[in-house]
Amino acid sequence: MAGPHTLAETERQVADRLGELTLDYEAMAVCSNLFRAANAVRNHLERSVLAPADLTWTAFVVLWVVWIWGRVETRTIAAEGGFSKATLSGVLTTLEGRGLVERSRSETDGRLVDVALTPAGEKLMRGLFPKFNAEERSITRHVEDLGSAAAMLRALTLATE
Amino acid sequence: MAGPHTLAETERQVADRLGELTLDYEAMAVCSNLFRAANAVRNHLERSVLAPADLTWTAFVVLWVVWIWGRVETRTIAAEGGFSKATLSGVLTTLEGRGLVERSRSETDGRLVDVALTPAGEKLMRGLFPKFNAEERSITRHVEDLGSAAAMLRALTLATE
DNA sequence: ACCCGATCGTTCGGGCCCGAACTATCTCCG
DNA sequence: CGGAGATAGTTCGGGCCCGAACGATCGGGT
Repeated sequence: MAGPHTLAETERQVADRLGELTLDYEAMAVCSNLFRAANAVRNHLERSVLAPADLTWTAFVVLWVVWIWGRVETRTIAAEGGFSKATLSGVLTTLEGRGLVERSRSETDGRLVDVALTPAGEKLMRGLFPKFNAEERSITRHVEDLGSAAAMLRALTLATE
Repeated sequence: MAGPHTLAETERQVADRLGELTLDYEAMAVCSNLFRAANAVRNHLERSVLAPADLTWTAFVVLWVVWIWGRVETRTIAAEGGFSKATLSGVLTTLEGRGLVERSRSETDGRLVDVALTPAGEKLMRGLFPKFNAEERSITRHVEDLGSAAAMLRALTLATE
């Protein structure tokens, strides 16, 4: 997934192109590697764990949120998963069609829709998540300080708000 | 973009659901925050810098790679950008239709296609990238050690190969 | 000279993704 | 009680995204 060029080569090229402008190469390197890493890890997990279960990445995230938090409102899933409610609506329709989740209108607020896992959805997640976590463990095995790594990533997320 | 629940709350919920299984919560936290951060940063950059220029994220990445490396082969762009050649083919068609890039068949190898920026594409990137980098700088302003952050992300990328 | 396997880019089908527009519902306030 | 504004989820259109299948091209071996 990493390109054939090293970071140093890339920076040299950028300096050639924008030598007359002041750039923050360290910030560029962090952002560039952030997307490279997220993309690589996502693709890896999709191919190794999700594809055999016929699940897309977003579908898995939705199932995960609903699984962990039980009956949840649609808006919570979207916020927790980091995608728009328009996207979620389509994914929920797909998952509902496969019998993995159930939609139900809230009894206290007619605008809200609650989502819950079906027994089939629960069974799927119970079998799938240990495999997923095992891959996560493998992927992060060379990271020295997992705690500070997570903190750094949280700082990036906060900085966008 | 960060969900309404804290990481500690999430871990407690997961422990309730999978208490009988051994999980690596630190690895889970790193992966979870990786996608949260990448998603948040990407959405932020799309809205603040790319949308005004009517560019999608992937289109910008393609333009960036071609801009930095000059005339490049299609396969290089896909590898460098981290997406499939099928995706690239469609994005290149879009960019070519807008007059920002040009495709040309390689003279030495009939299978390869070279891509280069048009003058309009070059002008666009020259004006856009400083704004993009300024946002990158702002986003990473609270990260203490940018060098080790980039190294950590590279380690994640390498671990997927 | 010719085949065989590898490689490249494109196309196709299905699914995700977002902003904008829309409908339904709730809440607040007079 | 009733309207105004806010909020929730869906729909729509356009674009990205991937794996698989495909035709074209190259290179090595005979």
